[in-house]
Amino acid sequence: MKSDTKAKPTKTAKGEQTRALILSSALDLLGERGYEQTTMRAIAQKAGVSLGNAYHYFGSKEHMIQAFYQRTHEEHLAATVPVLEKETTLKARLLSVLRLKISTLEPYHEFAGVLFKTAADPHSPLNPFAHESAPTRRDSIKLFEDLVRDTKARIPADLREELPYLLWLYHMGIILFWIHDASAKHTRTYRLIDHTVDLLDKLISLASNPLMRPVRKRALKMVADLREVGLAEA
Amino acid sequence: MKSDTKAKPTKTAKGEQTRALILSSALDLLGERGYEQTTMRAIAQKAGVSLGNAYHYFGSKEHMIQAFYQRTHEEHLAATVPVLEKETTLKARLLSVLRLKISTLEPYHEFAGVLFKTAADPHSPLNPFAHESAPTRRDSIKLFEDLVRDTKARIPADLREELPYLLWLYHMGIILFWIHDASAKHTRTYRLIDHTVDLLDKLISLASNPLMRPVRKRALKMVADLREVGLAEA
DNA sequence: ACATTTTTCTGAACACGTTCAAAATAATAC
DNA sequence: GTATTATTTTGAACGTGTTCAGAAAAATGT
Repeated sequence: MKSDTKAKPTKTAKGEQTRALILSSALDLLGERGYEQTTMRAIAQKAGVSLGNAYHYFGSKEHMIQAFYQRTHEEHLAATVPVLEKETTLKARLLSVLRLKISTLEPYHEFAGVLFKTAADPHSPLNPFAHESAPTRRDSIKLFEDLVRDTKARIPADLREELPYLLWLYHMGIILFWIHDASAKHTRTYRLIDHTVDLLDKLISLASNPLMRPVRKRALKMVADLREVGLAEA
Repeated sequence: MKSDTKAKPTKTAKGEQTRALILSSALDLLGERGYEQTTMRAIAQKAGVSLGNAYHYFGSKEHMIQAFYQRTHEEHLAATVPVLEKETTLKARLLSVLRLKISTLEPYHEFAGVLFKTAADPHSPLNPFAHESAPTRRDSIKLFEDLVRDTKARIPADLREELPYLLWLYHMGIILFWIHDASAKHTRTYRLIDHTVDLLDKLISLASNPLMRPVRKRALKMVADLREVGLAEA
């Protein structure tokens, strides 16, 4: 609920150690029991510290989730490296990267909803649309920059520039779908990925057509203009 | 947190009255103080009933928000009627309807985030993607059915069929943007509407081109297939 | 009119996230 | 080595959403 919990720097070796202890306890419990069932008291107890101490290092329960999300992101990133080396077409890369994302997230489907739920709240520190500074978000977009950078497809420079962000946005949509996907083994989500990647590939070709230049320019200008949703300036 | 709060039918005239009393108190307080600042105890007190009694009629705090959302939806619907009578083109209608939606929601921007936050949670009873039965959602889509129905544009039948749902989805996206929009008077959101409506209009024309038939068919098939995200069957 | 069942309502209790003053400990200055 | 300051840690407290056993009141049956 509180938004601006001031920085909680670890000043000392002892502190670093305690922090790590609490975090690992939290990660364990969250993975085992999910979000609601994991209480701050349980985390503190498992870590062998007092409740108040847990709050000294992590401003809120939501902050623990952030760490969790960071972990899955790193996993996904690692799994992604060989793909970008092997595949060269945008379509193939996109397909693999997205499928990998979902399978990486798979173990946490049940409480991923909570993650997204808090992330969708503008007041939440986890909100991915807030502050450019949010390192998780930049990291996440960077993946799509790598994905686009040295692909062979003929894509006009203006589109190429905005494409990573647009793909990131698209990938957020996929995740949102997956969270709500109640089908067995999430086959629906994988089907959605297959179809939309195909469609997207066609759309990009289409948008790259010189005839589309004016429309494309306008659309991209809008995207650039509206990228920083959370910023106050008009 | 709890998902399936069983039906809370009002069995008696007295009950109906109490329920209305509680609801109006809740609506007042929510409007005045926002979500977090409005406690269930305050609602009960303002209504002159016990805390437990409030829970007898409304399964949770979230359920109160649902009522709130319902109210704004009805407001929007009413404001929409003259527009559909005056305007005949899809583009003009869409533009007005969306702008009206935002201005109707305007007074509640601050706690609309909370609404969306809980709505994004698959476990929440407010989740708009759950159960076909959800009447609010059907109502909401119906507006776009009316919007599309007797418009003059040449739109192929297959697209015309799915268009209401697609527009509803699009409108949800606009709202999500608006929630995160920190610009003064939400000028950014209005700009987004202007631009995307324009773009959408072009896209629909494009998709209506006979040459596009195969792609369109495939895309629409996918949409139809994946519409019921929340359903369990694959 | 009375008995029974159903509905409405109460107040206390629980568990949780979060806060805070202050104690314990470590780091630093002299 | 002692005093001072900074950091870490504690435990109790607060306010919250929610639950529940059962009391009060209303509806229903006979």
